[in-house]
Amino acid sequence: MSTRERIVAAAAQLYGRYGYHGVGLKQVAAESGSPIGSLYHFFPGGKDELAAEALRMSGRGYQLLVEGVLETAPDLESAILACFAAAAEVVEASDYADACWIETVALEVASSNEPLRLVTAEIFDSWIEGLAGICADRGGLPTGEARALAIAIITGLEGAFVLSRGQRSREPLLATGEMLAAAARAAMAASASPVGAVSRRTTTKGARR
Amino acid sequence: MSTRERIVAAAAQLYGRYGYHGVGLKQVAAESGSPIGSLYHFFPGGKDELAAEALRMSGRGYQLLVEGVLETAPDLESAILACFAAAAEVVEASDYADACWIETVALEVASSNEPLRLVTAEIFDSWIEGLAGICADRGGLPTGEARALAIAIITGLEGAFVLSRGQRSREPLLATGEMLAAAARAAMAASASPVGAVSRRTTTKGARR
DNA sequence: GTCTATAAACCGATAGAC
DNA sequence: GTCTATCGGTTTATAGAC
Repeated sequence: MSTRERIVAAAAQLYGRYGYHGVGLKQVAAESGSPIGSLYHFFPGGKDELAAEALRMSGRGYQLLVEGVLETAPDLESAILACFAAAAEVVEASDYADACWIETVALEVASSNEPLRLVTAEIFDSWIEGLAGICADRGGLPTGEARALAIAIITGLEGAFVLSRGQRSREPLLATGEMLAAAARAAMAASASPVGAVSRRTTTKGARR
Repeated sequence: MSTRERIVAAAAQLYGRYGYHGVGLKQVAAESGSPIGSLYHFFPGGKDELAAEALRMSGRGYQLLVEGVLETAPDLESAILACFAAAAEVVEASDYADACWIETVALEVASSNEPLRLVTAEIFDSWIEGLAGICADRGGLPTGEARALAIAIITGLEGAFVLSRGQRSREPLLATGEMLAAAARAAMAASASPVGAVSRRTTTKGARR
């Protein structure tokens, strides 16, 4: 692994555990085994440029991870359950230190660092589009419903990571996965019987932006 | 409002917008209109003690707010929709600056500040117990299902706040609310017809801790 | 209780030798 | 590309006058 790659990897791990403002560049340099001068050699823009690169790298990684699990399971409902169960195992295995750190930095920069906020917004957009496609394909859902389910899966994962790390428990991830699997089942049932049915169908049509 | 109360209120607002490590005590003192000496007079434990008090105060406030909305609506399903819709309005009204800041600090301290992590864990516990009671009462759900739904509502709100602030959009909150309302409807239907029914019932029994 | 001054450590960033 | 030394600013926290 090159020096540059080691710096980005160290930044991703440290920002994930302690937050963007909780980690200094000297700490990133030390953890990556390189002097502070090398850090500024590869990232002349300093802390912001390094964080932007680390965010984009990790954002792609998380997306591939989740999409891989969702596409492996036999059906959409069990895919959602598998996704949250797998996340619970990974988080517990790190002793509740490593979950998805994009959200930590996203919250820290949302109101104070517009360039980095835009980076997180693009990552979320990419996640939503990717998952919506999978939900539409595998669940046979119309575009609007597929997008809403994709968003709910992402927000459910992110929110469950918060409670899971705070409480040092897998329960938030398992309970959220269970409820979202039920929501997916209901959406698929409603989509399969488009006419009568008991359940009314609501969409977020026009709510975007 | 007393000096002490002004300090706690200023800390809550600033930590919420910029994070725990993103705000200095001098900034809190300045925002509250009091000198740094008064801050240490009321909070000899320094930054941690101030944050613990602000967290507990805001934690109670958010709980009362959500429970109030959930208990006002005519039924559990529309209560969930109303809750997420109201949250979307509030967040948008603050120009996506103020949502629920407990999660921001919870993520920052989860792996670095055990006393504060415990404070956030207790807040989450209190939220879960409060909402689970409401879900059980208003939805007629068995204990395990009510608890899982309560957790999913909380994780859904928290996760949607992340995407909403990052993307500066109400959509994540509205889409998540729509899916959780569907999940609640499905859980209530399954609970009403306890014998046959199409849907299998899964619980997180034994998964706690 | 209120307020100022300051200590000691750390921050992001830069300069410049090698 | 690598590495050290350092600048100016900010951090948490304390001391002490009023």
